[in-house]
Amino acid sequence: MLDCVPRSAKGKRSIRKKFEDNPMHRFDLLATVAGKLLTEEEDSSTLVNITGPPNLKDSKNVKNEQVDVSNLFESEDSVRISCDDSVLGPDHIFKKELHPTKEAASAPDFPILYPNKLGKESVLTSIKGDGDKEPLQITQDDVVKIGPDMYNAVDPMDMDVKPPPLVSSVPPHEKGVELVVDRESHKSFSGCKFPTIVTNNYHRPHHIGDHRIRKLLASKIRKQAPKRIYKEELSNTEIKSAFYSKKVCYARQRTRKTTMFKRRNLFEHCSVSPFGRQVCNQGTSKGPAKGTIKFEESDSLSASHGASVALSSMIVQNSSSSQDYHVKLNIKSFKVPELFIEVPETATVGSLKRTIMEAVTAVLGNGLHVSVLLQGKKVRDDNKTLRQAGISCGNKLDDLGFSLEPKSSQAPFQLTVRGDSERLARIQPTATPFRQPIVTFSSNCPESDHDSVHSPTNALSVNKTPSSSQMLVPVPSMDLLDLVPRRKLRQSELSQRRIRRPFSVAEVEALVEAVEKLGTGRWRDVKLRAFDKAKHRTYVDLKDKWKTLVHTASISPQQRRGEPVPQELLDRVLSAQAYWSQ
DNA sequence: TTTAGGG
DNA sequence: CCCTAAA
Repeated sequence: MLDCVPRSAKGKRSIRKKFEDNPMHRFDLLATVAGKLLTEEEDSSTLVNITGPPNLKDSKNVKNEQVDVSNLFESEDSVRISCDDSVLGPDHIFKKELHPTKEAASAPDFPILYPNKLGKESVLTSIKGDGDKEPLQITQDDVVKIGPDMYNAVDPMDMDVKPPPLVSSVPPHEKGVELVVDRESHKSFSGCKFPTIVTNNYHRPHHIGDHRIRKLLASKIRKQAPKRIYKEELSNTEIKSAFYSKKVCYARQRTRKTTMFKRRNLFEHCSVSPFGRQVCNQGTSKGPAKGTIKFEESDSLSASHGASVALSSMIVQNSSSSQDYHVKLNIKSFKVPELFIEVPETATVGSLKRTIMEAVTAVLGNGLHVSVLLQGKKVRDDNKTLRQAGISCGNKLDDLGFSLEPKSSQAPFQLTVRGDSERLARIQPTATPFRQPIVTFSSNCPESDHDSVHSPTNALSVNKTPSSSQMLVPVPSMDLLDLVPRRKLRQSELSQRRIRRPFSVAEVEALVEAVEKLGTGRWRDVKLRAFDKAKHRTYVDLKDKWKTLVHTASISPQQRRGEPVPQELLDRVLSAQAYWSQ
């Protein structure tokens, strides 16, 4: 069954596919977000969420650049991809949900529609199985709209709760087809011109409809595949790759930047000098005042000019089913460029952590360029299979390596972060970073013990390799957070500022309505009443929003920013505020 | 955990 | 949005 759901004029659109009666064995997923659509507002970024509990959970911020998200999910649960519409508007929301059944007979297929900002161009995605080759025609009936009422203010990104049932019908022969949504058809989406279906070869990448689609990844889904949480949240750089049991998982994501917001904040107190350095406007002039603590990495690798080192190991496994050899690979650690950190004694441990995070994030903020090296030579043909490239059993896997180079080649920089004590912490790479790719590969080293790393210094010096004999576990390739012990990793994650998600008018309306009835002191109730399904809106958020609404309503329209809130609503805000203030 | 406010 | 003191 295929459920397509368009929304009202200003609503979200999505196409959902249910697999209850359409066994899935494997599927491809490709999501592309045209970053240029996000350039309007500096502060904003688009969040691409991919969630597929318990297999995948991820989110990325992207901006000014097209982003390619390809993932492989295991079957059991639903999977979805959504795009934050905080900047692009609702039309940018896209998502996908899969509800594959346990038994995977043949490759399933599902269409994903990516409405874009103006509906001028649609992004094509295709998922096809290797079953029926008969083209599937999607009719208008396959598209249904999701009301703009946001369904109780549910954020489109939040698919914990499914939108109201969408009804549609799809020919029974939909199996093994590819849905193509071309620009034109999408442009007239509301006009109901529909996608055409084209059959295609399973593993072949499709570049239909939109050249922005970079890659189509395929993978097998095993019903018994161990569930893994694949998560990468290092704000900026996001590259993941993992290969695990009976499954090859590719995740390719190019995110220009993550914490744009955070970085902005970071730079707020700095200016760029003619020399390309970030100079702090305040505080720095005081220089390394007494009481400053300095950390300087002394690892031998420091000499590598801030290069990153990834240690990994790989083994090849022959799956029971034939010619399917799976390469397992584990990048145990990832080294960041040498950093010089200077923080006042009065800074808190928390601020130090953040400072380090900011530094690392800034260094790798523009992403990494990954190269695969075999026996020292770069494997340039991306289309080669691992086997063709010689990365398979029988080869000297010890010679496999990865080159991780920061994409940006910004000049040396210096970041300043406000310390908790009002003094500033300074971070700066001590060498010209990202010049040479540093990659190391090793498969015969002692198992690393992350938990033994406790000090920041050591944290940046992790340099151990896994044993080739150990069972490799899927690990985010270059998760910088892996540099620190688990517990700290959690901390870091928690300290990540949430992405900004402006309230839509619909949400404001829901909030106003709830407050009018419940008052301004029962935010939990307001949350339950109007935003129960919007997981990303906490009662604190609602309280904060109300605060800003009251403020907004108090100032002149010229002073207001962001999406304009109808005066009618603002009036209600003021009256409600006045009423409940008594 | 929720509320209430400052940052 | 974040952070937290208070309740």
